[in-house]
Amino acid sequence: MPKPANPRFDLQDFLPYLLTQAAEAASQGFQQIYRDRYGMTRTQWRVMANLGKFGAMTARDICEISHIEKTKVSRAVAALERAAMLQRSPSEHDRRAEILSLTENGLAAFADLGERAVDYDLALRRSLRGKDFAELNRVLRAIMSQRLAAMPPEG
Amino acid sequence: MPKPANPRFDLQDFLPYLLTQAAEAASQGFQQIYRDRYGMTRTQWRVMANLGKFGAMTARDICEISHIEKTKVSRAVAALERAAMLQRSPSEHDRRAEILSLTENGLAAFADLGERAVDYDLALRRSLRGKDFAELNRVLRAIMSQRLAAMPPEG
DNA sequence: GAATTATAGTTGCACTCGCAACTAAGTCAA
DNA sequence: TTGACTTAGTTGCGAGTGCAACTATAATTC
Repeated sequence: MPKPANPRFDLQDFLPYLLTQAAEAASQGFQQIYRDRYGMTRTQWRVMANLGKFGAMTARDICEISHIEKTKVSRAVAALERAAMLQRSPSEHDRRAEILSLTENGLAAFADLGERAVDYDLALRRSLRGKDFAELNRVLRAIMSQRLAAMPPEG
Repeated sequence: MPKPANPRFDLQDFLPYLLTQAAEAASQGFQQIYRDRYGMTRTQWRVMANLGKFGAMTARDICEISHIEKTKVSRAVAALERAAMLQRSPSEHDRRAEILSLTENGLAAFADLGERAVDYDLALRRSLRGKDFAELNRVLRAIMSQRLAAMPPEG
């Protein structure tokens, strides 16, 4: 069988691949926590985290802050509501919109998961002792902020 | 509505979140390329990349190298075969296994996408000029190599 | 060498996702 | 104040995924 087809390309150095793998590895352990303890998906966790951190707001606000698709937010909100962790109240200014907020249940879950997230993040970073995290964070943020719409070779 | 629930936790500094967002942003543009040009999914692209880079091997080998679930590999292989980009031949030593390899079609697609991947990666890194990529790669690889099975707070 | 156990790979099912289409409500302009 | 357009949020549908169960072959053990 033919061996090397494209000597220039190496998946192991391909930044999207590296990032995706690193993200999966880093997320896996925490995912187990919110899944096992509360039966939540990642989207639900992220919606909860935003509501917990920033307080009540509309689904649209969550979309803007978190860059999650509105359909994902819609379903996550419905699921959190079914689980009695989130409540809706009508907006006074716009009858299309609903103000979302965490219930006591939801706040308790967020307090719990927030603590665990802090611990988890600390353990993760500690396990990578000696790395330059300030630089890492800067680079990751720079990458996140890109909207790489089929970026041309010339960047 | 209540505002701050957990002052210690900030999603914006949570490493799994940063990595996931960065990975999505970095992958999006290239995903469009293999999707629009060949109708491929990410898993199919990754299977192809491994076969293209390392030559013929079994599905099991691909699983080990790439850490993709065997069912994902199985379906990606089936899809690539349907698209005439991959062929199977029986293993001589083990009648359960099949040796997978790219067809001429598949090799051509890999050559094309490999070139584009190199360009894309270059453009992506160039757009982040001034960052320490050696350090970034080291950190990402360190994170990837972790198997963080619900890691305890003490790391 | 028959029974057990492990392995390569596939399939069924339930679930999440992305996209397009939809409903309902708000906005704007003549 | 009617009509065109925009926006908040939901739903249907096709597709990818994870997990468990399955088939077929290999390896092991008594």
